Amino acid sequence: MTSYPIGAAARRTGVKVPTIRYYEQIGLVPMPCRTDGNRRLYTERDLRRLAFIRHARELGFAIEAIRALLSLQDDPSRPCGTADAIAKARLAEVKQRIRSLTALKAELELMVEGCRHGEVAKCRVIEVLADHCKCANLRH
Amino acid sequence: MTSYPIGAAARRTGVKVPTIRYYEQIGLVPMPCRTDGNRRLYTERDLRRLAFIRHARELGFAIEAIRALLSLQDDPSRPCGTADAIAKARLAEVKQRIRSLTALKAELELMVEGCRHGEVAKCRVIEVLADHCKCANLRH
DNA sequence: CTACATCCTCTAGCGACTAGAGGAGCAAGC
DNA sequence: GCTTGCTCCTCTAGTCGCTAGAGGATGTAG
Repeated sequence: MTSYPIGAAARRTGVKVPTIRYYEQIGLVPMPCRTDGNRRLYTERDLRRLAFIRHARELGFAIEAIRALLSLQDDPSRPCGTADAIAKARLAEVKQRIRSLTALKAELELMVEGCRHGEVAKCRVIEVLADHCKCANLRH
Repeated sequence: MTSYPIGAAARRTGVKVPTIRYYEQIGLVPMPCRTDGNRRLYTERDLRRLAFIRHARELGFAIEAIRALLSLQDDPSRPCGTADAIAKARLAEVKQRIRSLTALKAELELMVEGCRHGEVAKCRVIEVLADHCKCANLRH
């Protein structure tokens, strides 16, 4: 069976070497077997697990959520309601984040557009920061 | 001149007490004068500075960016190009973040919609996480 | 004079890595 | 066999922006 040292595993999964070691340390990936010279050797299965983690991290799932998703994956006969709930929770977070960033974007655009590139004393950017009431959107 | 102990300053600016002390520690706000009993006393000017910081943090500016903005504010005769550049950089970050979160949202929606609420073995959520190629958007 | 709130300093923790020190293992060329 | 240079090992400490808690001092109201 083919096996990979940590550098090759990193290249193949896109997870950096120190990050793989970190995941092992926190128990997110199992401790792989080692060579006589004490080097880690990863199997294809290990690589799939790392790729799964990487993909989930890219989608912004927290490590603890990923831990739950991985334990579900390890037991495929269980109902997938939990996985669904985790994904839905993440989706709700993302939607909320987009909303607040969009409001923020509007505020920043007003600041930047209002700037007449003169002195700081008349700078709209500084002015708005100093006085919340000058915000278009007073909710924050 | 009116002055405020740290709790009152916190209530008036919306910056929490430990956060104010933290800002002092990192030199973002000056060390205020103290009472005989060694308690901090903030002036109106201090409160304005704290409110400025709070507002900037709400808009997502990094502490170092705020440090730069504050030093500009302290010297109002300087040209405001730097302030403008900082705000523009932040705006670009926010726009980029919105773009990537929007792509992410689409991906999550596909995952969640595709889930038929059966077993984990057939769960679209787990499946997509395990296999990047099943993503609609392959850029990430 | 006693509660109780507020304040003080100091240290440690969060999440998810990242950087760097100091050393060992390993493969290829000479 | 020997050197070069890459990869790997462990360990500690740092990143950002706070937040929590210990353990004690001060201030105020009844």
